[in-house]
Amino acid sequence: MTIRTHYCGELRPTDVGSQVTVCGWVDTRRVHSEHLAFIDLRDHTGIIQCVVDEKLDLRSEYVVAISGTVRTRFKGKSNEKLDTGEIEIGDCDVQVLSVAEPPPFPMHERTEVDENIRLRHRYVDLRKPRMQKNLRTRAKVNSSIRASMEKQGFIEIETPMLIASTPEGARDFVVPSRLHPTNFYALPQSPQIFKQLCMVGGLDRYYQIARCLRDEDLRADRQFEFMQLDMEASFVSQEDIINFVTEAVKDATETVSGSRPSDIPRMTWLEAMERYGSDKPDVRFGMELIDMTGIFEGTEANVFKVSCVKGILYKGGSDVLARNAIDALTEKCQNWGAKGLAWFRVGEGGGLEGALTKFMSEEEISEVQNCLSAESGDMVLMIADERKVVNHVLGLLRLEIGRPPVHSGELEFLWITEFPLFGDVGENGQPIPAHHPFTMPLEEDLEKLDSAEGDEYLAIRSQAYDLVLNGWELGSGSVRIHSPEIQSQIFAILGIEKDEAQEKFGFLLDAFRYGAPPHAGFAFGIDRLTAILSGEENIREVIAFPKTQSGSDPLTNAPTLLDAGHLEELGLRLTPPST
RNA sequence: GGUCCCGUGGUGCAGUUUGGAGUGCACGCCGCCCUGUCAAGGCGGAGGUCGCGGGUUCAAAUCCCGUCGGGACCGCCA
Repeated sequence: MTIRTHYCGELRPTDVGSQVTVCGWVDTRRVHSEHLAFIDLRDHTGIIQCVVDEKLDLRSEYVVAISGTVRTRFKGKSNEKLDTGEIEIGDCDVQVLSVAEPPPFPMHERTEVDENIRLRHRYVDLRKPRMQKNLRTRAKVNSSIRASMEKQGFIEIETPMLIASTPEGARDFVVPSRLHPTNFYALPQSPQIFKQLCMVGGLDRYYQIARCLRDEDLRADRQFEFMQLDMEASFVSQEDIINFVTEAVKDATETVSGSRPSDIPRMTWLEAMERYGSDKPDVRFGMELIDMTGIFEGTEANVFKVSCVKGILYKGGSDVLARNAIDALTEKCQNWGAKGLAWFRVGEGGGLEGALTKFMSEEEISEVQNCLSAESGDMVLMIADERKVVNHVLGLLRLEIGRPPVHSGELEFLWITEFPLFGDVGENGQPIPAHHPFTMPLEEDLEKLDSAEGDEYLAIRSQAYDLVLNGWELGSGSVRIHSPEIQSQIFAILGIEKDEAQEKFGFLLDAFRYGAPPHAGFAFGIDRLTAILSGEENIREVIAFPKTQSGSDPLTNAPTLLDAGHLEELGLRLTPPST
């Protein structure tokens, strides 16, 4: 076997004169005749030109070992595009290690290839510099996070993949039990309960780069399986957790990008919802939501006779948005839950123009324009509805119109704090937890727990916090309840009976009876962080073998049917899907 | 559960609005020529179930219905 002496991309003019052996795949070939051919040999470090002066049948993607002498290229023949462009390998002895069929798609990266085809031949796709770079970036993120957590006193602990299903949260993936027919394991949505048990177990500071699985619909930033930095610490506050995570994220970012992010600003959940209509605001651009409810008190215009009116200013939008584009936006707003979209152009003279102006007073028109500082050529887009709907729809509209690609510009990390304890109030008047039922309320809101009724519950804040990057939710965490009294009270408010609580979370509640330290934790998505640090819009680009949006794998054809014997052994019988 | 975009030789696209012979472009592939190229160049050639099924029509890549696959999003993701 030929022994490799150098990587292709690492040869430099200082190596001139050396006898070397490089190994890799044949990239581009420039064959002049049987007397002269230039072979670009590629490995994960880059490309080196090899000069071959005999008749050789070398095709694209053949795997070869080339031994020869490093030499300076002829005068004026160097290639500035390559790091190895001043040199080449001559007097080549070429050993073909594997022949290859022509690749199923171009190996150069000038054209985007259909996702299905890329994934079916992922082993070829992975050879491209883009995927090589991304997966190596991912490895750097992983290792720097490990180093950062250990530097901060955390120890890595593995938790099981086959666990009990819990009813709360995302849909579980389940695994049938052969030894316990009719019983199923669940795959973990996160190691949430185990890490809290680790705290009761006195492990003090736990971390894990954990695989999590959720059977929910896939998106650009969501796969069935994803990796999180999962962590939990005892005897700490929200402030400590934010500092731990900030340090880890900064360390990882610095390792990848070479520059350390500055301090991460904070915003309360309420402020984020009001200014950006989102709990993961993309603060790289403006177009903030402006409250105009006051302007329309006592209005004659029926569309504005609602509890909340807000608008955004689309600078220069009047020239960009033709009538059919506005109609398309209106339709989107309706799909998102609004009744419609109120829109105005700012005309040459500086006045609002639009179908709704005839129902509005002069004063209303001028106040709308003034509060947005709208100028000629701008577009005013407004939603009128309940506050929750207005913020939601206007937040989505803002992204639709103004959002830059997720990786462009600066890295805008942002902490969102003071999440509400309850996300909604059910029809029976009982609140529904926003995070999970072990989330600690904010100290100053504790007494509201006693007196609140109905929608008042929604104003109770919690010690839950999210980390956001360029409009993507990187992760979330909370201070956990360790007091049995508060936990009982929360269960009571949620309408969870003692028996039910014992059934659902019994082992955790049992554990807490044996001496639980105050603890808090966090988890953030490594795929998402890596994607943004890699300049990618989609986490599939930083995952070696991802699934398609429909959850299948074109490479292995997963998911597949099981044969009858296999099902029999597991005690399973299939029913045809209802149509 | 829903909305939208895409599907045409191996790859990426144009052609679809306004139906008229599988027409075109670029890359790749095969063969020949070529001793300094680097997205090499020149000449020649092969390669097609226009995703699939049905309908309308004298005639469908093109219009209609359904379906499959890929992508983006809403819901969902405590």
